[in-house]
Amino acid sequence: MSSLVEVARAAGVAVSTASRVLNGSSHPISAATRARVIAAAERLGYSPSALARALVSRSSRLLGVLVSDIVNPYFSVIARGVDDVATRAGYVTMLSNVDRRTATEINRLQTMRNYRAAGVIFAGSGYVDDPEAPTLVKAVRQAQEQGIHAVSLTVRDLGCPVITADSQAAAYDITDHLVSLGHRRIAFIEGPPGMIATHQRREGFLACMSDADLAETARCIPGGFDYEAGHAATMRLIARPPLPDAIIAANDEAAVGALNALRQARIDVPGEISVAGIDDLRVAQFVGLTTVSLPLYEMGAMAARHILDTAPGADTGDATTTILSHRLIPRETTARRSS
Amino acid sequence: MSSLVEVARAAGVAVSTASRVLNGSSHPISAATRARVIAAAERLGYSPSALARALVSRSSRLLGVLVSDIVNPYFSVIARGVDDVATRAGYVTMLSNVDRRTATEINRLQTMRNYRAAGVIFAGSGYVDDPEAPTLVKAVRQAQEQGIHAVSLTVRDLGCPVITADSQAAAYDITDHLVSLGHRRIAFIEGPPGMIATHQRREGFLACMSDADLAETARCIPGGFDYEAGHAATMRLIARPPLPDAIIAANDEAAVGALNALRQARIDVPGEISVAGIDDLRVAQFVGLTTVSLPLYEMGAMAARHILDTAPGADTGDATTTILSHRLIPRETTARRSS
DNA sequence: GGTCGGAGCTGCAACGATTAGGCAAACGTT
DNA sequence: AACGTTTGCCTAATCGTTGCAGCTCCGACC
Repeated sequence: MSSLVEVARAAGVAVSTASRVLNGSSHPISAATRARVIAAAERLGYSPSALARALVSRSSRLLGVLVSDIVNPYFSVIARGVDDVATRAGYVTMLSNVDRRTATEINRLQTMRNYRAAGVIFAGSGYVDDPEAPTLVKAVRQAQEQGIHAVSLTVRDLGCPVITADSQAAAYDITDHLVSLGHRRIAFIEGPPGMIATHQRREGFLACMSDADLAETARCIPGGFDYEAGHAATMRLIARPPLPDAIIAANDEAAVGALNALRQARIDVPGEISVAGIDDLRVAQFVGLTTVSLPLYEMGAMAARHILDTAPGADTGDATTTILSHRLIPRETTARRSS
Repeated sequence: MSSLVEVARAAGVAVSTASRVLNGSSHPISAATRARVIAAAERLGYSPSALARALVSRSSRLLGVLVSDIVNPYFSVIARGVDDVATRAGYVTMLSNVDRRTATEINRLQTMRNYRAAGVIFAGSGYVDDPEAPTLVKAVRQAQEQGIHAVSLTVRDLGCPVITADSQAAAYDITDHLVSLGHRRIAFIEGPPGMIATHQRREGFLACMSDADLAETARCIPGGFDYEAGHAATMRLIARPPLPDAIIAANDEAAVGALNALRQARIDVPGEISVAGIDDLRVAQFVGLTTVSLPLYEMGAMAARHILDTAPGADTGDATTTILSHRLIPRETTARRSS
């Protein structure tokens, strides 16, 4: 109900005239007609169909973002960056949670393709040696050929531009910070097995330890990106002495888990041991966690901007990788250690 | 590119045949033709236009959710509930951040109306005596007349069904818990001024205090829903002795702020003072905060289900209010007090 | 006074998909 | 050979919007 046709009829004008009034074309319209159309639209509660408009204009003004889990603050900050840019440009954000499953990612990408999204932003990290990766890459290519932009927010071979922070450098920097504070035996709690992000952060840690000639005292233990994993990993660390000088968790949430495990074991932080994370989520501020701030909001915002600014037909510039800078945030969970 | 027409041409069949193959009509199709069409669709990377389909089927399979800020875990949990149900039903979630601004809320509602969303979920709380409320209510009514369902997740006079937790009862219950632990002088850190949610939670607190004959020792101080507000309010509390026996913050994040202010002032929790929050966000678990668990995920999920299950034309059942139950979660920031 | 030009409006095709009805082959059966 | 059934074609309409081509006035200019 209340289509343009009805507005036109109510105003006693042709459909095309109503159309031109309601979205200001350059075509001249008399003030009287204009007023009549506007009044009719108002009276009927006219709502222009973005669907029909999208069909003819070949632009849906829809923007897709694929996150692992929007409840995870890492992703919600990204989503916020995306949505702010999208909204300001008159676009609407389509959100999908893919729970780190490549198959779901493929499925949701296809769906967003069906909606003729202007672009799709991949916020989640991929897996090393993912058997489904080729299928995803193919789906991305098909979408691109159709004029749908794809942007990945993590280093990942999707055949699309990457806008990201340097996870590896972030891990390197936080490690370097601990080293420069005098820590020697540093343990690294890894992310979930198989993820590219896990790999990168561990490599950053190991590279720094190696550069500092501390490769022997570097210790990597399996963990995860959540509180429970950080907690459990730290418990294991405590159970098998000697305790390291410092613990770096693969992300902030795991670091908070580590912090709590240490507190429960009555091990003083940062007196006996320093703890650091990566991401600088809001919770890091709450618990005074030393961490590395990743430009998550900017990543989302810039990805959205890239999609909206690049002409639909234009070359997506497949190979480009943009690295946004991170920043060390020293707080209270790390302290200098006199060796 | 790659419309149904092209698939049909590539397969050497009529468009209607291709259509029937690709979305299984009752019309009989030979296996050979079917295979040929599917192969052609596959080869061309055919992606059925959800836009065109929505236009003719009069169902966009789009579901809108309006949150204040997706970064706020309160809302991201709701959004997750919505998206899970939507995705399972083959719908796509449209997300918008409205930053607690009614004007933006109206604007985004109109936009989702333009996209012919099956429904729009209002997750944010409104304001008391909001001058823009009537405009919003009118917009909601127009949307409903158009067959778009609206659901509010907070008690709010939008003229649409409400699916919510009883904020006031939650506040009452957490207060009662503290009272039953022996606390007498309890301070309540309020939410942001003017919000309906703020009002409800304060009323719950006051009602319980009154019921316990503790109205005189009840103390309400202005605060907010964020860490900084909780921190600042607690600082003010500390600056003006006597310190209460317990602090209840309007939500968990403010409670964490309170916790940190107390720690900085070297006031032992729960030894000298108990602290509690409301919401049971993930951070509450991290810091061992006693709180009330609100069924946020279920609210989102149930709202989405309501929208998808109710026939587009059917009566929305405007007046109904569904209350989902909350649950007290005692943790380590509250303790019995011998008086 | 005829033509030009522009203002102001109309009508039509197109976007991509769905659906229904009518019809025509091809095929097997009797 | 007559018959029914299967299978697929074609045509037309529909959804709501847009943009283009064209039409009709009317005043102005030479």
